[in-house]
Amino acid sequence: MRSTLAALAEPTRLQVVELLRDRPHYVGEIEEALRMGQPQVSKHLRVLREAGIVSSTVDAQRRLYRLRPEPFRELDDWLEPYREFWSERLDRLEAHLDSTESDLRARASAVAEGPE
Amino acid sequence: MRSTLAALAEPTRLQVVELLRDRPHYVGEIEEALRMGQPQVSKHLRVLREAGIVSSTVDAQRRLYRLRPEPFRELDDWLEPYREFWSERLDRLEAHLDSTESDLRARASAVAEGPE
DNA sequence: CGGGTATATACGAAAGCAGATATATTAAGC
DNA sequence: GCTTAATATATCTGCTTTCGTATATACCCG
Repeated sequence: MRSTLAALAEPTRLQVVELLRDRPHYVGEIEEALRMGQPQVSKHLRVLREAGIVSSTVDAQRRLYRLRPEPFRELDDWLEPYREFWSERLDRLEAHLDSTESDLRARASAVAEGPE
Repeated sequence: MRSTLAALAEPTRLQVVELLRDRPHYVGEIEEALRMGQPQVSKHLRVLREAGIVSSTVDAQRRLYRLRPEPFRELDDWLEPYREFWSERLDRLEAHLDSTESDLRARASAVAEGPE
């Protein structure tokens, strides 16, 4: 789970994954699509491979990379306990909770007296 | 999306999130539960807050942190296109797929390089 | 106001990670 | 065997992130 998230957290690797979502790709195709150096592509593919997110098959000198479904299923399973949580909360309070810095608002309701 | 994944990729922060899944926690409670220094906890909470994963409310000197549902919904939505993919693949076997695509001549010398 | 508590921020050091260049591996075709 | 093509690995450099320690802020109570 950790390695899955860590692998996907990198923007370039996320792009690779989204490329592979459509169909398997050779390294050279990825290199061209993302316009980046070949060693970098190989390196990112290695991280993805070690995280179990992709697998490769050899075709002569080329390697065809494709997504493996398991990590995505794991992510989906991991999300399960949170699903209940968000569906329950989205009905009420939606607009209220949106600000990241809710401290000011919270102070008012916590102290219940308001002005400073 | 990226910031959500990046925030969750850190093992400590993932633990914090799983703590908060059960119920909101004060900083001190998290500190004690994870047995780590207070400044570190605050710092991780800041990353989570800036990623929109948690929000806090003030209660006297204490701050109560709770999960925000939105990022989890986004993750769930992001997974959507992959769901079809994995359910389609889990029916048949992975080895089966290789023979299906035998026109690639990959099968002859194919060596699956899965995760390690 | 002063002291204690809870949390946040600043800052320096160490570690981890992405990018670039150079080199190694493996297979193909002549 | 030699050359070229496709991909992988090694190494260095710089950047980002994390940990630790010290300090600042905000709040409560007497």
